[in-house]
Amino acid sequence: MQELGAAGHKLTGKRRAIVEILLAEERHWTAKEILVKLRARFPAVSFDTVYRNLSLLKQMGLVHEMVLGDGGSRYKLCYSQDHHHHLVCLGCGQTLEIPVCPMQQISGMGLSCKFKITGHRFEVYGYCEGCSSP
Amino acid sequence: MQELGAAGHKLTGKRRAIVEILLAEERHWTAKEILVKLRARFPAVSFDTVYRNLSLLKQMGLVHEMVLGDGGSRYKLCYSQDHHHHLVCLGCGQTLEIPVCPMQQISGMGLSCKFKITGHRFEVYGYCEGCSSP
DNA sequence: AAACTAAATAAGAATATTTCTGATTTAGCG
DNA sequence: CGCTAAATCAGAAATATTCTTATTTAGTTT
Repeated sequence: MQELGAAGHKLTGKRRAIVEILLAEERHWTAKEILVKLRARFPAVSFDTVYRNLSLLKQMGLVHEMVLGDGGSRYKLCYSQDHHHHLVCLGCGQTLEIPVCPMQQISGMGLSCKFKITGHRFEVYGYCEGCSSP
Repeated sequence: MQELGAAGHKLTGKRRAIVEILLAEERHWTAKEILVKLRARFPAVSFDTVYRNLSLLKQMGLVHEMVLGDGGSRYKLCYSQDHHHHLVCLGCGQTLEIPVCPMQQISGMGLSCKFKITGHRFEVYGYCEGCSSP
């Protein structure tokens, strides 16, 4: 929470509430889920506020965004700064961290002669014990 | 092309043209790029037709869809049926196939006790020699 | 404590991508 | 040639996200 003030950002009630929501459940949230939860405390809060804050937190490296195949994204607080990937439950958003990164395997393949590699994505999808497959 | 007829699908001029466009350049296309190219031959063709045909081809396993982080997708004809991943140029859509799948590394980790794994995605992004980084 | 300023928010419009609806056309077949 | 299911069109609709302008607010200064 103090990271925000340090970087010259204001700690508004809504911003604090969004961080608290993310802190309370360590899973990947959709923007809509966050909005619904946030409206319990601030009934008139806008979607824009959710996205603006998620964007700020993402930019600061405090939030991880996972882009799903259906056009939506999920967001999760991410204090462990070391690089990792996720296994995500498509039902509830619960995640497991995967300590392996496939780029280690890739780096020896000489792909970088032909391409300037700027990023990668590795995500595993499934359903946790509580959420049965649809 | 004959796969379509065999499965009881009609080979319309527009469908044929879409496949020909994909055949002509072996890269990942955006839906809009395909539409523009298609309109050179059929000026009044609709977006719907592009998406409908891509969806059909994807469902038949003839086309690979790559969902990008910016909310859009790219599509590529995909005759090599063996499982692989891609390195994609974010400028022009040119791709390199990556024969490695990180799931091989993952399968020994015992994640499947906790999750029923239904899918995964591994994509590497970059810029090819022709497209310099923005 | 009042004033100030840059940051944050509200409200709703705008954008982009993709899907749907209902009417019309067409490919392939008998 | 005529039939029928599949494909297409035109435009509306759904979805997710971003932008615009005016207003409010947190943190600082006086």
